[in-house]
Amino acid sequence: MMENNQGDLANIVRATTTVTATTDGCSTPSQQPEADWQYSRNSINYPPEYCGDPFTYITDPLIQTPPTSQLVYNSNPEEIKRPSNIFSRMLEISPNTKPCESQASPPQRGVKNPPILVSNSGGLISGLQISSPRNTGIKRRKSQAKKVVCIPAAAPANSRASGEVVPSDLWAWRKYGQKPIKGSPFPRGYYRCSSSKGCSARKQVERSQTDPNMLVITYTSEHNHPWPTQRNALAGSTRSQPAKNTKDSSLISDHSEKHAYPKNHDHKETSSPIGDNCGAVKEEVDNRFEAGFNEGFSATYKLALEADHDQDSFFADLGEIGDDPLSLFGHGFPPRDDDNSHSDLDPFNFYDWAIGTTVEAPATEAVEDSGRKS
DNA sequence: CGCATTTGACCTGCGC
DNA sequence: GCGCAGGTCAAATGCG
Repeated sequence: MMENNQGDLANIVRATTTVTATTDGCSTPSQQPEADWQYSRNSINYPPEYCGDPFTYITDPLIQTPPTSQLVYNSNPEEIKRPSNIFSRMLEISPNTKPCESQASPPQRGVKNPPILVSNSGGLISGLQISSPRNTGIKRRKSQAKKVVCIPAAAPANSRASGEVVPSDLWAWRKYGQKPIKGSPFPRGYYRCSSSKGCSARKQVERSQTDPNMLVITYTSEHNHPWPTQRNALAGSTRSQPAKNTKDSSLISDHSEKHAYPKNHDHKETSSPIGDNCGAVKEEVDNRFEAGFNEGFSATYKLALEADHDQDSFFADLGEIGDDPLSLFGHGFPPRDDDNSHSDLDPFNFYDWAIGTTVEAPATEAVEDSGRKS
């Protein structure tokens, strides 16, 4: 559904554009002038094949200078240029700081801060482990690499009918469980990547205990597949949250991260402390893990940027977005004049999903997760 | 009909 | 070793 598509991305954008503005981190998101989130036209060079956490390489126009010379993975002329990362505003929780997550869930027994697997320099350390037969892809708890992100959850436009906020990244996620967390009034939702059957990427979504307006999203494991070549490479992911949303649905849930455009890889964890207070993030993320995010967004940005002739309308739309800058993904990228250009520039049909259209799931490689059950 | 979500049960990690 | 709590499974259910 359109609302979902827009809503999902919108949440992310909003989160990234508003959170850092606050000094108290996880506090309620503040409204930022549109100018704040506007990305510069400086682009980041991305490896075309890169996939993983899309947020990784996006630079924050407000806190970073144009990354013209950084994050260059290769000199390939075909590499995708990406605009500054507005998503960087997502707060990363640093082990050394008071992460939103900790706020959401007080230190619990048996649950320690995950090991920092990577350094800011981008060193990669695999945090994945295989444990029980039941959980073949990931070792539970501790040793598992994670990336925690705090984002504002309040986003009526992006909320489900039930009021549930559904932030999304560019991957398709399927909810497979929800559990009440001790010490937290809000349950935690468990999602796994649905873009590929064999993908072990997972994420947990919960509201911050201290600030219900904030969502704490913990990414674990990594995607082992490329971004879907078609918007809906995620079979079934097209369905948005059921209207019913039982019980706690009003709490977290961001399932629906449909429309993800990963690219591939094997991410590992990296860390890059950013935010100061609450906003902090935990780092344990793998650069590549994050790259996936960037990949998807970058494509979108690129499209928007390239459509110079649409720039006016593009920003005009932003005006409409108002307090919901995230919605730019849905409105901000007007389709180009020639449809063909879409396929060239938007292999993932960003335009399509951006406007809420549904795409048929492509024949995905059936990589069955042998690890999991029969 | 196919797929996503819900939800209770089960499994496993971790602290004591 | 025990118990608690987190994490995952899988049947049931609902929606498109």
